[in-house]
Amino acid sequence: MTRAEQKEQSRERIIDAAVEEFADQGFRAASTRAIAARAGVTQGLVTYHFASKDELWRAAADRIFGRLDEGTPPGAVGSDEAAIRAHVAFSARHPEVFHFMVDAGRHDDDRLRWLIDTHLERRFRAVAGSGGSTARAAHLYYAVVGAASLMFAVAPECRALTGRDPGSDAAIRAHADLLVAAFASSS
Amino acid sequence: MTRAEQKEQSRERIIDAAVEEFADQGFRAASTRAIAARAGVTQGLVTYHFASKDELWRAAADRIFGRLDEGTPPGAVGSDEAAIRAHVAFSARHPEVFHFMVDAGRHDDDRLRWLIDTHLERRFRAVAGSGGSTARAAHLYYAVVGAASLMFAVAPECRALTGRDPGSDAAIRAHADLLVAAFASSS
DNA sequence: GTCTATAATTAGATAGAC
DNA sequence: GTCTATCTAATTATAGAC
Repeated sequence: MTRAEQKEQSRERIIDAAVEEFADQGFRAASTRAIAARAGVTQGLVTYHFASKDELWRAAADRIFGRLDEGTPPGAVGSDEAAIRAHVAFSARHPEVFHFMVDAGRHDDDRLRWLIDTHLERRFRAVAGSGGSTARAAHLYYAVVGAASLMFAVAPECRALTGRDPGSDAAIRAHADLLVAAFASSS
Repeated sequence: MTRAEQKEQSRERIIDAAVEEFADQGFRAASTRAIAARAGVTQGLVTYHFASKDELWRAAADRIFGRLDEGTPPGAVGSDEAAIRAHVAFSARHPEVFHFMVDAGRHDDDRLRWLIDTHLERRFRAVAGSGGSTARAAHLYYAVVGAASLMFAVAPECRALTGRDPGSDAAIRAHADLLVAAFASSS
């Protein structure tokens, strides 16, 4: 492997580790040392590749939205059955997306503004633009995303509290069935 | 005011400040100094009233569940219309509950176990015991809570992204209407 | 490019003045 | 009861060896 390839691989591993750590701990509680440990490098190398914790967070956000766009194309969050099933399946496999978004969305700061300008507005426009009022689209968007994601986002709690494993195929299917019955337009 | 009353008032103010700080920042990122500042006391007084950050967190959890039991009686999360409306209204006024629970529910640690044993199991049994399978109750519980809470939990994002203020009476009513149409049993 | 060492800040917890 | 001062540990960011 060439030196350039090694560098790129280190950078990639750091970003993947950052996604996990930011989602697990939230921005403030996440530490660059823990990210470095997850990636199998030293903390010095993290600050070599990313000048600041904020810059690393933005790289992690880009990676997260790459996964999101791949799993649930923009505009796919709505009352369409296939879209709902896709979103439930994605939420179950990628609970880190929900954690990352809730962590960013609760404080009106520079990170939220950057996230909206860079990723969120583009996705929301695709949902809101498909007919109906913006207000109704907003309510439907947060209701479907919240209903689809919470059980998987607090999977440890769900397991210990209800005895049901949200990661199982049966649970994912049952959750999708429930949401389709609740939100799918019966056209 | 007597000395004992002063002590009690300080203690109460610290707990209220802790609820806000833990909900805003999550357990790890929350600092006892920030909690002291919110309460208008010094950090030394916080550690006088509560021997550790963990003990303060449990006092904050007790306060949060007091509010929750008051606003949405155990067993009220289900497919009953009045219960759904009550839960939406409560989530809008108390987004700190959702943040506190998501923060605690994602890691299987001592805090989560304490929360389940002390508060969550009691509430979940009231939901699951009202007929139907435990599995179905679990799916419905997380779907309704997630759908009811997310918009208010990320209110800053919702405002900046959609232009809609989730705190307004109109938004709360519209959100409740959507959830009733989605989840209320049409018996 | 990657590491080690360290500076400056902040954390939770403790000790002691009043 | 409440505050100030301080200890130890952990944080981000920087500097420099190799």
